[in-house]
Amino acid sequence: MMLPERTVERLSEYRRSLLQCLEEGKTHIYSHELAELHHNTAVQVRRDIMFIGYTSMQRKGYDVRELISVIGDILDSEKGLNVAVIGVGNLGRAITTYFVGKRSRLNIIATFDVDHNKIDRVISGVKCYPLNRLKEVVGTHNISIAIMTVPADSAVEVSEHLVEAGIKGVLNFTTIPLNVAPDVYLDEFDMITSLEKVAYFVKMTKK
Amino acid sequence: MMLPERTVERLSEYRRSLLQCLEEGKTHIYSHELAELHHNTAVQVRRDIMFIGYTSMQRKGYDVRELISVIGDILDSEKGLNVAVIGVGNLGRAITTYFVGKRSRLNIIATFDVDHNKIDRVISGVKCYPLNRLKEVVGTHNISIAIMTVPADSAVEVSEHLVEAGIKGVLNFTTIPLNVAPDVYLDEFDMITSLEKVAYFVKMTKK
DNA sequence: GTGAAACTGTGATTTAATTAACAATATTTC
DNA sequence: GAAATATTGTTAATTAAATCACAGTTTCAC
Repeated sequence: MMLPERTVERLSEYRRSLLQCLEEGKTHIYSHELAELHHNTAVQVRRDIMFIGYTSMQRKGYDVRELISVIGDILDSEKGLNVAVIGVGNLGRAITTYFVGKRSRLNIIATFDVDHNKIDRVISGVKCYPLNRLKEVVGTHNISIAIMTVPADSAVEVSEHLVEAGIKGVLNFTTIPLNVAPDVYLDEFDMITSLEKVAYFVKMTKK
Repeated sequence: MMLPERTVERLSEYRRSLLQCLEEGKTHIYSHELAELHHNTAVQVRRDIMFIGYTSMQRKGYDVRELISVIGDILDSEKGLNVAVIGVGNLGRAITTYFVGKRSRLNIIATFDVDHNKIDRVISGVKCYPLNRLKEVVGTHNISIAIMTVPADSAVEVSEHLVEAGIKGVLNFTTIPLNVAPDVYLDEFDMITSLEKVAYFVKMTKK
């Protein structure tokens, strides 16, 4: 059974708050507390947790450690998944340095670029390969997810190589909407759109 | 009347495709063509366009130039809005260099940081100010939108300063969910969550 | 140990977003 | 110029997501 997208997002967010709680020595947490940390309601939290089949000790709130583990069982792949960043510009570097070491089951293990000055350089312990070795490296390192941060004008071409190389999930940060094979999961994030959306709602609430 | 969030997002995306069309000399476009460029359906496109009250010459598709202008009337503020980037790390730099010059009605006109090595430096024509001058600079330059790319541990504090300084829209790239005053529009984007979501759906479709 | 209070879990309802269905209209074909 | 075709605009139906309402527990106060 596949969870709703929004629920998956929220679970990921809950988990991070929960890890934080653990560090602070908090062993139990109420639905309304978790809700407060994430701009949403206690009912929503309970519903999300219900989806993953976890039940608390009533009246004591959820056991933080247990809940983290249950969310892990849902979200994480048993053996972890390997990730590559395609395009080592400012954004690619930001993402790479940002991620490394943050999630044990989701490792960035390669970056790719066409620029000879970048190839073979190491950023936060991750080596940069030439883009034309994509298929080979994806194969040998068993990479299944790609984060695309290439310039707009090469986005389409690169995405085709990714699919061909056997990538199963793409997180697209370019402003070009991509088309991938139907068995490849695609999530797109467009900064211009996000900013224009904020601008629209700012404009509208001013009135 | 306020448009649905998703519609606003799609309109922003359509506009960019339309601008592209214009460059290529295409004067009219059918709903199904626009749909194809954005992983969605012709009906969805027509509904979105219906929302903004534009009607085409039937059977010829939408007039590209006119549609761009109508979308502009909806999304843009007449005088434009000024934007600041808070936190000049890798991500802040990426966003700044990326945006400058891209949208005429939405200008990044300042960045802020606490690091003395960054203060007074100019990136893509945008000057970096010390964070303690936030309120002053926001006032004098009439900045209404902030893009937050500061480290997680200072996120909450900085967001409070933003609200106090009179910011009306926040685009939060930190992994800390923020609480802002109810009249401030907040959009959050969390890379870890995005990546974990991709990983979840990759894992699930493998099975 | 009884009643009040504090939470959770979930069926029922509501709201938001998408999709289906099709009438209306313009264009082309013959 | 009538019939066939392609496309839009919109009402209605469907689906997905969020919220309400409340019964069921456990705990606490006395």
